[in-house]
Amino acid sequence: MNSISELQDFIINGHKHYMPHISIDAAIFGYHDHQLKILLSGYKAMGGYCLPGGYIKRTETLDEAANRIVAESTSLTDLYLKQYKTFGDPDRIKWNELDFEKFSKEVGVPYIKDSWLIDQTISVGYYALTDFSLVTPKAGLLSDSCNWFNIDKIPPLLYDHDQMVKDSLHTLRTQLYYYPIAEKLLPAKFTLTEIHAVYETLLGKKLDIRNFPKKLVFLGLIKKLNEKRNIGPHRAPFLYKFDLKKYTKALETGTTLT
Amino acid sequence: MNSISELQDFIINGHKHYMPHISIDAAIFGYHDHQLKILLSGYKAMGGYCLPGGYIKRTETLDEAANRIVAESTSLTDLYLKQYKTFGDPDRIKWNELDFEKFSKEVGVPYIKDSWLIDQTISVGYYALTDFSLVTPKAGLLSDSCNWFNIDKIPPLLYDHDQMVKDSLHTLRTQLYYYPIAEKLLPAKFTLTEIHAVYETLLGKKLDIRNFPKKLVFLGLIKKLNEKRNIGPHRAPFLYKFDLKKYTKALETGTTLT
DNA sequence: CTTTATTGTGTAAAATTTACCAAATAGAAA
DNA sequence: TTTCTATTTGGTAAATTTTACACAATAAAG
Repeated sequence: MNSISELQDFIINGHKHYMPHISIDAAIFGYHDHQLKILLSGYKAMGGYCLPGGYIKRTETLDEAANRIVAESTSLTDLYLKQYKTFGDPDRIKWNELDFEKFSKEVGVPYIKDSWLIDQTISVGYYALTDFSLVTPKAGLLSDSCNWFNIDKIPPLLYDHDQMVKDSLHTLRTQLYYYPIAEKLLPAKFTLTEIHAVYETLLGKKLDIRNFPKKLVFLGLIKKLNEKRNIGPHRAPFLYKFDLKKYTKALETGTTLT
Repeated sequence: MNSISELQDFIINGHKHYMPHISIDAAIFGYHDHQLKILLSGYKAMGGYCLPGGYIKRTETLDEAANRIVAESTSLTDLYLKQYKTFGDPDRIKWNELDFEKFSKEVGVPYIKDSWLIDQTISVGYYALTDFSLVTPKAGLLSDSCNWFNIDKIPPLLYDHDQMVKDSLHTLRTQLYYYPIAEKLLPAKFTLTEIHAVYETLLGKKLDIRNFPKKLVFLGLIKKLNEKRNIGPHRAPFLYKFDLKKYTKALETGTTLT
């Protein structure tokens, strides 16, 4: 939790810099070595976990705001980041004057009537992807903790964030063959075994180790390099790199890459 | 244009019923007999055309608001309707005090300083689909006209609405095999030739007349009925109907239907 | 030079897509 | 009645793509 004065200023003057009624919530997925995790913020005052989120500055585009919000909890920018859906049920967040009074008391801030934070908010959902081993999660201005959770051990989340996780993961999986999603997850030069593991883990299912890379190479999404990597007492695997031009070209023409 | 008093009330008191900073813009596509059109609202005060749009009531979900907004210009509800993207560049709408003063003068409403309409708005993009021959377009509270435009004769639109048309059409086309999009465009019982024409027109390309229906039947998306239609001096074609269960099941399991 | 673990080529079988011929109508015209 | 015209469809061969899997090719340690 940040300084009380900073929080207080946000509650009183936030609407001058941020737009009310609209927030961004980010499903930040982390991959490393066959494991898929998601970043969750803990809120003591509300007694539960949420996806990291925040408001949009009046000077920012949505993508810029999402980048900033992701950076606040990961300290990383330039992750693979994509908008997937906007959530706008008026009942999705039940956050009325009473809740706000309770919240103010919990965090030790004087209660402010008619705060810009009261009232319904529509939330633009983004998902992001990174290597979780590179990230030391950081709690935000309003949250008390921030940690990686294994994708199949997610606690029940507050508000409609369970639905957000479900929708974002579904989008991530369907877009895996259309966008260079895995590109930010791997070093510039990687082996077939490495990219195979990424796809298997993100999709949550087995893929034939021999046919899978053939497909990617055939589609031109990755290119074989004339280099090998030394991996100890085994045959040295060739290195590959992404061909990002292929993705953009395929997206323009609308070609299917599955 | 509606009554001045109604418009004036909207400008002064709108924020009590609608959320500021967030709007919905709908790309309403109309199909009929091999033709694809789009519905555009004309604004004299701004000298151009836009997609029909509106604000979100504080009691509505996004889908409900989109339905209402679509109904305002088409007088129809229950069209195929889908959210595709949210647009949030702070520069996407340049609508400052000066513009608003000019607008107020044009429509003959006293100028109100600090109106809730001033300032940037984020817009949630929806697309809808209907049979344009069933629709008599209707201008809204702020617009002066509303008409169908052939999809390849769209005038340059205001703000970022050209991009919206492009994105929405792209989404419509990619989703055509995954969702029962054409279902609302055809009678409950239709011939293969009819659905073939719908797909060709919406996709903007030729599809093999013999293989195309075989695919739909094989996938189980449409079912052959034991009835024929009389079409004059030619062989009577069989009638088919959509199997909506197949779509929902395929969406659950994430199966690809292309 | 054998063993072990992993990479990666090649290929045959299975499944799917594509192209298109020709038969089956239904009524109009001869 | 018999042709003629326009359209709907069944069927099928060829082309392409996907899937399964045998086994050859390392690299280094023992």
